[in-house]
Amino acid sequence: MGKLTIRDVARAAGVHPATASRALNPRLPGRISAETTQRVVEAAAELGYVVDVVGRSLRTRRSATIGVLVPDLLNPFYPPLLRGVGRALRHAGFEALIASTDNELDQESAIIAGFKARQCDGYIIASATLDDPTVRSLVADGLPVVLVNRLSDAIVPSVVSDDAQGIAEAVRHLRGLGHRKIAHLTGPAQLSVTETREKAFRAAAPKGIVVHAQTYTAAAGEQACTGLLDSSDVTAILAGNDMIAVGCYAAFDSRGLSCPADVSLVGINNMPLAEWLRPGLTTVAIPQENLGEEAARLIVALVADPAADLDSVVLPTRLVVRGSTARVRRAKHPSA
Amino acid sequence: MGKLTIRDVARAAGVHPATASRALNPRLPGRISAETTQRVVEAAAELGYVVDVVGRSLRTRRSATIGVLVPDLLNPFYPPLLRGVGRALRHAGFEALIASTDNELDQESAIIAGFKARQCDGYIIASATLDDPTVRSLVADGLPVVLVNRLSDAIVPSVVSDDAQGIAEAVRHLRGLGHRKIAHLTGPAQLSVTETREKAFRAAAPKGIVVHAQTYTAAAGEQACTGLLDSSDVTAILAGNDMIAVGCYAAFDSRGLSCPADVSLVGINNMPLAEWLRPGLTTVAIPQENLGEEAARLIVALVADPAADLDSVVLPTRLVVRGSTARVRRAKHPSA
DNA sequence: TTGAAAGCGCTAACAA
DNA sequence: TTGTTAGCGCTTTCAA
Repeated sequence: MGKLTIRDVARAAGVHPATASRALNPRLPGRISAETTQRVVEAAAELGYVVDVVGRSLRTRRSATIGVLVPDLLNPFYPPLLRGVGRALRHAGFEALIASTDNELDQESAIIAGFKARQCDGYIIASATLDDPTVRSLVADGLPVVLVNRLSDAIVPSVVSDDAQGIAEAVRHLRGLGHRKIAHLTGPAQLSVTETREKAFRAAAPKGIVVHAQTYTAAAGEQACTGLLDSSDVTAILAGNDMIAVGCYAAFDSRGLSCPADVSLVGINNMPLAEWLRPGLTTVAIPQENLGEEAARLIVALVADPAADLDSVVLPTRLVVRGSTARVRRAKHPSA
Repeated sequence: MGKLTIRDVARAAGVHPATASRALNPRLPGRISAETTQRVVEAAAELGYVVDVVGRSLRTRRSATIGVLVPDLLNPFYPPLLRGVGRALRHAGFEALIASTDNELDQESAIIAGFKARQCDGYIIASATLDDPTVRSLVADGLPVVLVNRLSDAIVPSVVSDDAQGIAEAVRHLRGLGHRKIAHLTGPAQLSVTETREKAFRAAAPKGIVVHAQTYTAAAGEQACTGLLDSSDVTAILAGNDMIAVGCYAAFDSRGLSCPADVSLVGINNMPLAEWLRPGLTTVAIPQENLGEEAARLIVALVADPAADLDSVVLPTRLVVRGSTARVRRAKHPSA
């Protein structure tokens, strides 16, 4: 069973291949009569013809494929985002090439090279650093790019969450519980989310401590939290994201501290399962799937019209209060 | 800045495009002299040439792209598997088109149509049902397919975990804690994993109850668990996977039951964060990332030689004991 | 070892 | 409205 081509369809419908192509693709130039169109469509359906995107792609320089890059597939924040991206893209006739840098910055350019070789029509990048040469080079090449969650210095349409608002709410929540010694245990400095969150935290808690973990992972969070507990006597921690918060739980455990009795903890993301952590994590919720959907919407619009002047999107956040935050404990009896 | 083609490289190196192509692609027929090769390679590097996979693909009928289909991106079991797949594929020069059916069976054929149009060289399917027309049609078309985690009636190379062994261990563990009334709260019947796990459970606990949830999700697990608690007095539950176990936690909560004091719970998967659930989940660990790596290895081998007779892979499991299992509680005082 | 020519499947531009 | 022609970028014959 040789592969079906447009020629087979054309022959079956008794028309020229170009006519068949136009009939199957109403947006192409050249109106085709209703009867011819119907004959072609029926022949295609009967034969089970599926267009060869490779052939089309070579001709049109369009692949109906979007390259999607996330920094860490193991961070539960990203799967819902990818779900939103995938659904919205497929709805618009696109498929997604998906890859993760696994938090290794130097992976980015290699992955993007693989994407470029496959003629992606556009790129959704969730792994951007503030100073990101790969993003810059995509933009310099005139390729459609949308950033999501993490911004870069390149000026492209983007979709982010209004972290400042949620963080202000989180700090108010902690202060309302009597906490005065609050730390922000956030991620690496070269990311826009880190900057935004740190700035929002400093505005809300001018006297707060800020500590940076190496990456937005539980392991790095645990390490940084252990250091923080060694060097200060905070009663509450705002983690840079929920995975860092998980690392804080681990650090509390090995220190013999109880959350929330000894330390209150707030995360950011409201990732899946945050509700089922031990204890349930109070966290600034970000609409992960919506971020992905909006990013897909923007890249589709940008691919359709690369010159379009698209507004970036900022989605709202909200504080979700669970068991990891509680009223501050009274001053301890001096232990020495 | 027009796109760089093999012609540009050839011109820069002073050779014919075909020669340049051969020089850059040592596996093509026709040896090229070392000096010519070097000249071409240098010219390509200097210009920053990246092969156009679309053009190549049209000629060779190879896209260096693998279609990967999972049933539920929101199940934390799959991201590590995808990570294994993505890494191993990229290592072999392939990229992955990734999509999720979101547990909607009828999505499968539509997604695969999108993959086929893009001329995937092969398919890794993690969403197969026992009787899966989409998988059958891929196989009938002679396309390379590897199944992972879930098997189908189609006979193709596959990668699965040795669930029977882990489940036997889990049931031994529960019996060792004094549990005699044990239920298996598993997923939908049309999946091979459900069948395998149920069979293993029945072998290990002939008197056990078996209940099916509609899907392998927390919501379905909660619903089924509530029904189970209504109709029986089990002291321990082996959940069909960790997400169903999460649903059990929720059902326990709304019943006012405490885990493990009132009911012990064992999951299957050891998904990320299982350790941090409330309480930490005792579970049959499956090497998720290895599953993905092996699947990638098989599909690459199969693409290279579609006639290859590859052995399927079975990876070992092991029980990880955490806080969700405990010695069975003594008989209660009769409450009425 | 290298060059010349042809064609993968499709659709844009032009012609009828 | 439909047909004709050409060519996207690459690699594979075949010929030198």
